[in-house]
Amino acid sequence: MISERLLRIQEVAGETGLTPRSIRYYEERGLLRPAARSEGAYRLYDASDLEQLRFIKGLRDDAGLSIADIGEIVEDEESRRRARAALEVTDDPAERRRILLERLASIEGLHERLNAKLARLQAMFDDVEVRKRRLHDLLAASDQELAASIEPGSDR
Amino acid sequence: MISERLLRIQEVAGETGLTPRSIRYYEERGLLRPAARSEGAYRLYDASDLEQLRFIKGLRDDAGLSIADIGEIVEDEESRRRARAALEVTDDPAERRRILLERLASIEGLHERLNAKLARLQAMFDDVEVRKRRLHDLLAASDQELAASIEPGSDR
DNA sequence: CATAACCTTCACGTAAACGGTAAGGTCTGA
DNA sequence: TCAGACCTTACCGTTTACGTGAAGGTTATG
Repeated sequence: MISERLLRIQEVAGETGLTPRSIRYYEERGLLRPAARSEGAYRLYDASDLEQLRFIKGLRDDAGLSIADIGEIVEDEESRRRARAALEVTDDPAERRRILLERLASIEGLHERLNAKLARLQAMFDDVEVRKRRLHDLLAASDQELAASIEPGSDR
Repeated sequence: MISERLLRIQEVAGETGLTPRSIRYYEERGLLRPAARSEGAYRLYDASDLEQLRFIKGLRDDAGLSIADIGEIVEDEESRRRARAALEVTDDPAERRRILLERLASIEGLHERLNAKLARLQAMFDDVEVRKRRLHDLLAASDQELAASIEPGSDR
């Protein structure tokens, strides 16, 4: 398996829909580090970096979180990754259980956070949907009325 | 029916969880106008203003929209309100239908917009949920292992 | 009617999240 | 080997969404 091709920042920008400037900014804020640097210090990104950047973009655009908030989430992700690595090297069932519990608590935090946002957005959405349905009904009634006015006496 | 009590800006802030500054800022950006002004030019808000501000806050915090975007949505809301008033005064079925279709198209725009956001957020949420479930399963397996190590020979 | 607790309109300040540009180094294909 | 496209750091600029006074007017209460 030949090592995968690493991308330069502009290619990554194209792939993710971010700008090079944003990507550098996220690095500056500790949200990710490029997988490598070239001889001449060019940033080089691998597939997991792309995934990470898409995750960041999702939290930014879809969940509407601040870069600082995303930073915390990313830190949690990293600590879970470390915990996962720690799992690999221990056979002590009690220790494994402790690590798993910690990872679970951490991911449940993220889960609840997104859930709260989702619930509120869903409530707004439902609200709009109700109004949309009401309009639909009004329109249907209006159409009946219109039909009656065109074909008078044919109602029933 | 005695006219309802109007609130001053600080009371409104308390009710909505916004700051007076934000409320004035939203007014400056055309997102709402207070129902009235007192003799001495104090801003006075009624119940529908409160509702409006809560709607704005929802779009800001839950949907994560910019004030400019919210401004557009609010304009649409207002044009729908005008359309609704126009409905009241016409009996021409064709005209009623035209107005209703316009309102429907407008609200469908908002509906789809929120729907897109909701879908993407939902996708992120589902992703996290899957990871959470996997951890749960791992934990359950770990617990079995732990039980087996404490009570050896009692497995089955 | 005084006074504390509001409010008003400027107007300047600020944090976040980048945009843009300068000065210079790096890569790659002909 | 060299031109053009790309990259680096550094730094200043900008927009958004307010925060924070200042200077002065308004309202409710004793």
